[in-house]
Amino acid sequence: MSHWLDIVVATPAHSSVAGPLTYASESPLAPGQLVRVPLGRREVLGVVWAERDDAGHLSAGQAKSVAAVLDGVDPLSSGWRELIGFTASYYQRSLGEVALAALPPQLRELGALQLARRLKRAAQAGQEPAARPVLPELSAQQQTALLAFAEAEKPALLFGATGSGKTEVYLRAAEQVLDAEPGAQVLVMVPEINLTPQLQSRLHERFAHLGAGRVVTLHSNLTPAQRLKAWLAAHSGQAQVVLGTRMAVLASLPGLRLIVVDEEHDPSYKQQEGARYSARDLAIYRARLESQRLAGGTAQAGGTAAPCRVLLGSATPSLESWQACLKGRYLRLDMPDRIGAAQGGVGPQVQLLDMGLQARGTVLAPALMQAIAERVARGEQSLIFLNRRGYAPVLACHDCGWKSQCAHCSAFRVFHKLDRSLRCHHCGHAEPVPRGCPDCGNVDIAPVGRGTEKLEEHLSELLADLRRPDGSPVRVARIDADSTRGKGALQSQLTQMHEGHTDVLVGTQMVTKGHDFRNITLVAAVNPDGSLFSSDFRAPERLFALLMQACGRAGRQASQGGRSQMWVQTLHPGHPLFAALKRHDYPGFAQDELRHRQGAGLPPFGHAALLRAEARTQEAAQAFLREVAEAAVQAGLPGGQRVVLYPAVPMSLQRLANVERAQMLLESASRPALQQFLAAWQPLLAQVRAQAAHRSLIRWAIDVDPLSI
DNA sequence: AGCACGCCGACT
DNA sequence: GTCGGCGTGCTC
Repeated sequence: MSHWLDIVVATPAHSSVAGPLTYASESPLAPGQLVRVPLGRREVLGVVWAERDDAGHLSAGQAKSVAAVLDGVDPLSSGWRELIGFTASYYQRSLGEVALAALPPQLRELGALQLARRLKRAAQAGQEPAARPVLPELSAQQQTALLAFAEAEKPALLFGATGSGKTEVYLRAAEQVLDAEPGAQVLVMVPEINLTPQLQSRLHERFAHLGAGRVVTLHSNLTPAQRLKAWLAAHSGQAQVVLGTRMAVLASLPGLRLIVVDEEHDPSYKQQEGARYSARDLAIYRARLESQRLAGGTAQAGGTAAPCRVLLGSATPSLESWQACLKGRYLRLDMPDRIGAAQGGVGPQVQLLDMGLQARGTVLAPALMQAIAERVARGEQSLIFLNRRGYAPVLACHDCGWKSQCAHCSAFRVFHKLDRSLRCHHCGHAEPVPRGCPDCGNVDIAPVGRGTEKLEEHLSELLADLRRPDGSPVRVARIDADSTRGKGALQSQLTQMHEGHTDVLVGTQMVTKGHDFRNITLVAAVNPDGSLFSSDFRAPERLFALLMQACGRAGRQASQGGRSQMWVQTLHPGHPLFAALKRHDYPGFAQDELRHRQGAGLPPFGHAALLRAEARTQEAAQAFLREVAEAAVQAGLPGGQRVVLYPAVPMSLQRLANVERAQMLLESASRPALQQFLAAWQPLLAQVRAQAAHRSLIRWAIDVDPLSI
């Protein structure tokens, strides 16, 4: 007798096969079971989603049979399937796309037999018991935070200054959860794995006593085999501590009891392609889901399992989290003091430099140069931050006005002096610098503006005559995506810095993240003004976080706290953002910003989605957007009265790699209304797409809760 | 998304 | 005479 099954396979959101497909099987299969099924001419990985009574709309012959069952892997839990279902529907993607993207890619390639072999090998890993490590003593504020966290039930936001010891709080919270229940699992999320080798080793040390293989990392830089291994360890429950990037929030974790989201404000938690989910938001949702399921399950069993908790951490929380704390939906845990600092010890002193008062064309104000020189003479280090790599952002001809426009993008190609190339940072297109102006032949083409390469060169020249305390010459170094291309290059440059070989470090925002430099007493932001009046409503929030983070790099060693300085060069010294920075006052900044957001109906007070379209011409992209907006009005979609559709406009980077991009903003005060509208809109979008008039459209996509609009 | 089929230019 | 460009269409 045949059984009918709904099976989810990797089909894209808008194809005609977006939902689960119906297959036949000789034996009954549990929902969540991994299978291999025929699809077209190939055989693909699928997940059994549900059993069904009949073949539905298919005639008996149309349904194919399941080809193989991967029975070495336990079925994925209903909780995991529910999480995937929510993610797919909330972010307007197909179930298959989300489900299969959440599984390790190698699972898709491996047959049942190969997998069985792999599993056998993994099971042989031994368990070496280790002694529990000696724990560091907790500060008073760490103890208070931990107690409050243990007693609460809602999500918690650990609002802790740089150096206040947030990591130790994460570790203790994890430990409590793991001690309370044998099979418990903890997920620790970080924005980027390559920036956190310290956290990785701390987790391994701290939880070595659990036995080998209990701590795993899960991120997209792993080799396929490593990723499969880590995923299986998490899925089987063997791994009890999973450290991962945003993708880890969708991993199968049957014993999940705690999710830590470190640097929860970081924009890299939002996936920027495919299913554009926010791992931070999903962490909140997942914990609630797991808690509900646990509560339901124990009601029958009569036990008292702890629910699944979330601990967000940041020195500059997202405004969403801050607002949730103000409203009492999250619990705020404050840790204002740096470890070892005097009570109420403040961060570095912030110096604002009014660039309007400097000579025209000044790169670094004399007062700042003076301060850097003093640091060098004392043997202390400085960190100079400029968010623009390359030598100069544009190359221009002063005779005819030619500029180094990229041939494929609406952007300028950046001049890189080291290899004398013009490179587009968007499409990657690179060419050697022309000998003369391509338009008029003038050989006098010159760089305009400055990037990290030029800043490094400039600083080396200005400081050339200076000597360090030991009489040796000054060393200026640079860290950005270009200088750290090779494997291990970043690590070796950081080591140079740590060991004191570098006096002045120039870098992009890469250098502001996570690295624990001990001897830096000066941090300077050379030109952060770009974000002040940006059309992107989140730009000030990002700038504030960046500058606070940069601040955190200065004077981490308590003895130097007193003379650490953060310099900011700006044309707008009176801007409230800088006033708040000067006071190290995130709450004040958040209050201003939230008031502004509320007035404008922006998140977290309103909800937004973007419909993006790509075509060979801007007109074709916009025409599609206009047509689907019109179709929505005509159809009177549910939720439509509460959703505002804005006119189609070119995206801020209008042309990328010869593709024209346009977008349409949707706003609503009601999240459910927006959701309802988007779900009903999807079929119309596919319909319009299929019309002959819109053949030239390359693709469209919906971005729910976009980072910038 | 894959992976087919299908109809037009530069190579052995 | 073939190899191969990517347009359009289907996958239970």
